[in-house]
Amino acid sequence: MTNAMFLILIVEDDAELRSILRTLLESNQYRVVEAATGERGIIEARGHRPDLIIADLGLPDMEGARLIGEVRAYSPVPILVLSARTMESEKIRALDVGADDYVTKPFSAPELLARVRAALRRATRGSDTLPLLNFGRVAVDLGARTTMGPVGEVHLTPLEYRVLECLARRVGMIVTQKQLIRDAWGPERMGDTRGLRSYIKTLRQKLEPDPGRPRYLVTEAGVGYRLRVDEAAAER
Amino acid sequence: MTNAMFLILIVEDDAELRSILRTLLESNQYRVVEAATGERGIIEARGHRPDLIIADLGLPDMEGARLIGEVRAYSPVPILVLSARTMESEKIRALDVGADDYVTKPFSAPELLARVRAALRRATRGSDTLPLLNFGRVAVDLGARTTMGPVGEVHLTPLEYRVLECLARRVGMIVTQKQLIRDAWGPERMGDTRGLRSYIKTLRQKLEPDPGRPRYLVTEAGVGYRLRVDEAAAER
DNA sequence: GATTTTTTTCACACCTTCCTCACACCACCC
DNA sequence: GGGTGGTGTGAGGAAGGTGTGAAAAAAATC
Repeated sequence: MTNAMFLILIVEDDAELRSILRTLLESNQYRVVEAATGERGIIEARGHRPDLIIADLGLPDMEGARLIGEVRAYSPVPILVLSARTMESEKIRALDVGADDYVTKPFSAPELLARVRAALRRATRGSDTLPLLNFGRVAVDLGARTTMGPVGEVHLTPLEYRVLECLARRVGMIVTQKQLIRDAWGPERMGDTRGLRSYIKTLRQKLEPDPGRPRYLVTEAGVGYRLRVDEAAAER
Repeated sequence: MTNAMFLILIVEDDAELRSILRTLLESNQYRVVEAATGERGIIEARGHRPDLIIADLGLPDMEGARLIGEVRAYSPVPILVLSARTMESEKIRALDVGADDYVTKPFSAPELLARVRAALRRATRGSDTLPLLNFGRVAVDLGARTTMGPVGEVHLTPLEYRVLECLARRVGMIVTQKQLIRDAWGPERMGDTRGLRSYIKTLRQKLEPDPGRPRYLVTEAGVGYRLRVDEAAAER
């Protein structure tokens, strides 16, 4: 599969940065469309149906969150958010309404490309079956709700599966604590992270090879959690 | 077998989404009927006898669960549920009353098509093959309704076979208590788990090598039960 | 109608799941 | 160095679901 199959929409008001991004992506064989404003971005997204959207949060004409919400209403296309380090709350907000990942400015080329690859991988990978997760020694089949370890089956409780499933739906992407709590517990419980923390712990204990040093279920401090998969296991 | 054999009923109030669905399905050679309300949906389902129903849960005129219940009362047609919320409770509810699968909005075209294919495949391959179950020392032939143990035949009552059959239809997967009660006793009895618990007990007594420590007929606390098969017996 | 089988019901002990709490820890900032 | 906010940890307890044995009720059989 070649990168030329992928069309990426860049929504960025700064002309210079826009140009840098285009050059970087095109030199990696991605096809690129640009939009200088949020308004244009929404239109281009509808028109071109890109495979990935890279959107700056600091747009002059609209809140970044609005752009994301509009697109999310009809499409699951991965959205990568560019944010300045000072806009922490804005960033979390963007993730909450459906962005997939963020890159803080200034960023390095390899970093951005890695995020782009990860996001595209998530989108293209088997949407037909709930994924089989591979945690080194432990394998989780979310569809059948079975978890096999080296010494037989590992038992997960309903809520544990629910939390894991929320993370698995966006493998490799960030899931905010809000999203996790809302999806696993329900909106009433929003803001109460105690339960979540407990469940992350037991999940690590049951799944991670070394629970003290999480390798797959990693913390994104101040934001949420991210489920990583082995590169080898990701391709098939 | 061509897709044109299949008639799909879409029950969706949002005209735009309805149109998207129609286009998507028709471009894959499916035949399509539409209904804008739940009331219409029930009528169309009775009239056209579709091979698959795609129903939005968030209908304006009735609970999604009611639509499913009405249809399920007279037909085993596969029902695919569209859900805006990612909320588990909604989905569990839908599956409990008889939906076959769910897709959360927003969804991608390949994802929906994959679910449609899977649902139709499940429906067409019918209930022909009732598997031979192997419980270590006891073997059950559900088709012939015979159960052989180490010391001759073991006798199972009609209801015992029925409960076991429900579990066997979904070997390896979790079957909720509600599903079991609905399929073995009928919808009137839903919510009353006493009988089920009794039958699980006797089934274990008759089939398990060590009834105190279930190995094949295992409990999924808070959800239901699952029938596990031996590794060796699983492959064939 | 009597006997046997099957199904339903009940109460209680037991176990799992889930929630909660207090505190240790870590990174970062002043 | 001492905050400060967020996260990880272990243990305890409440709530509710599940297993159990036996006995009553219903249905099937002779």
